[in-house]
Amino acid sequence: MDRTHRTRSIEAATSPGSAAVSRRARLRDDLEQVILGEAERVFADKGFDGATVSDIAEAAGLSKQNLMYYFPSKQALYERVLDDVLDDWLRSMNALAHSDLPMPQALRLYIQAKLEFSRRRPAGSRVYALEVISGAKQYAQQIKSKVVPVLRKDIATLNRWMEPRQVKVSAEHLMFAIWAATQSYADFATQMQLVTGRSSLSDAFFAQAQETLTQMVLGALGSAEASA
Amino acid sequence: MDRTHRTRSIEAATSPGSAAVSRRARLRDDLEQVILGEAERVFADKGFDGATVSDIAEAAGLSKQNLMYYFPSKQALYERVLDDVLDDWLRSMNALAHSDLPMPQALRLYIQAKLEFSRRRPAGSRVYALEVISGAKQYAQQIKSKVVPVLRKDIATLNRWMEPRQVKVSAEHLMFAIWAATQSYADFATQMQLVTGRSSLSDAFFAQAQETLTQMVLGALGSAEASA
DNA sequence: GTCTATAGCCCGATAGAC
DNA sequence: GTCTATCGGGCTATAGAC
Repeated sequence: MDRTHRTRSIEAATSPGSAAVSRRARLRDDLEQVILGEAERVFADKGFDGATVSDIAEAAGLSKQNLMYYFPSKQALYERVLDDVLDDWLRSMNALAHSDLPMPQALRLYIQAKLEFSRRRPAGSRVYALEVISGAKQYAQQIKSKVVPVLRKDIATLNRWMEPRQVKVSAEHLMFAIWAATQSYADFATQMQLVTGRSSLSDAFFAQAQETLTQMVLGALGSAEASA
Repeated sequence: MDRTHRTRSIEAATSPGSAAVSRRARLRDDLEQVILGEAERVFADKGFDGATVSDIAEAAGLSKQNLMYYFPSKQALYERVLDDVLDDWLRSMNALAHSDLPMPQALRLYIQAKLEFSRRRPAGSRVYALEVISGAKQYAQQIKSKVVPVLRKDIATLNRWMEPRQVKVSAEHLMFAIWAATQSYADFATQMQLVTGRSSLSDAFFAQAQETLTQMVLGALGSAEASA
């Protein structure tokens, strides 16, 4: 994903050609990453409107005025967070459409990748979920151009596998269920912790999640027995 | 659910015993319902912090000062919305634990009820989801006391059915998947509409959702063949 | 690049006339 | 119960000294 939202003008302003440039650029990049990381957490916790620039700045260890030297506006910072999360997600997912494995195995890995993303980047997942649930008013265009085509292709691929086998469940809804279930291990972690009584979610917990969800998907395809 | 958050003091102030009382009380109740309905929509669209009292008042057709005559604070209004949604949800769900049907049939009805709730009250579902995803900072206590016990019981019931049959998937994660998938038809409706290209979700769409999800659950239990 | 100061705005909530 | 008026506060964003 491109970095359109970055403050290019300021980068261009750092005197080019001097020996100090790369070092300064490095520091700037590091600081940007710190800010983006904290922004992701704060936006996930409080939503776009609930989060304040001060909150994020304090978490990143600088003043809000200083933060706004690196990012031109709260809105731009928010979009960068969403861009980075979406970018990471698209890179992490091995699309069903581009896999040359047999379908049950491809689905198994698909579920694993999505589940691992929820675990590795829960705050990012939650920021994305908050945006979509609230109607994606700020981000609908990006979703339409970057997410929807990938998902449509995956559904079509799954459908092409299912049809000759006369599987009668819907490929579309099967994919919806996979997204929803895997996503929920980031989004609803709070509620899961309350139900299980655990304060954090362990390796074993996620392994069970993966196993159960895989059995559900393969079970619906009528090949549960082939997956033990 | 009780109505602790209602402005009892004002109700008590309406001169009791007169013929006009019931009519006035009726109007008040109606107006309260209008406000609550609009509040649910606005909170779902913008979150607690993004929503303003003015937004809700305008949607309900009164001034914000007038709205705050009926609800003492934005916070109280928000909690009433969540209370009402949770109340409705608990009444709508025929808990697995209290069903005397055979398990596959009980699960089928459970999925149907949850799916119907997502369809009937999408805004309420989304307000609840936004609250949980953001860490349920305002509502954790209510979830702990009213939601978690029900879900724990359902998981235990399902587990008691699974164990003698040596089903090796996890009852806990099976239930998590059911909640997540059914909930997503309210929460991620926007994204689903973008993927399917439809502007609204039809009867047939929900029927397919129900069928597919049921097959997934029963398939994981190894009784897919018993469900046609 | 990092400060202080502040503009400009909108918010939730209250007071009080009618 | 419904108005007008307003207070006090927090917010994003900008200006300008250093």
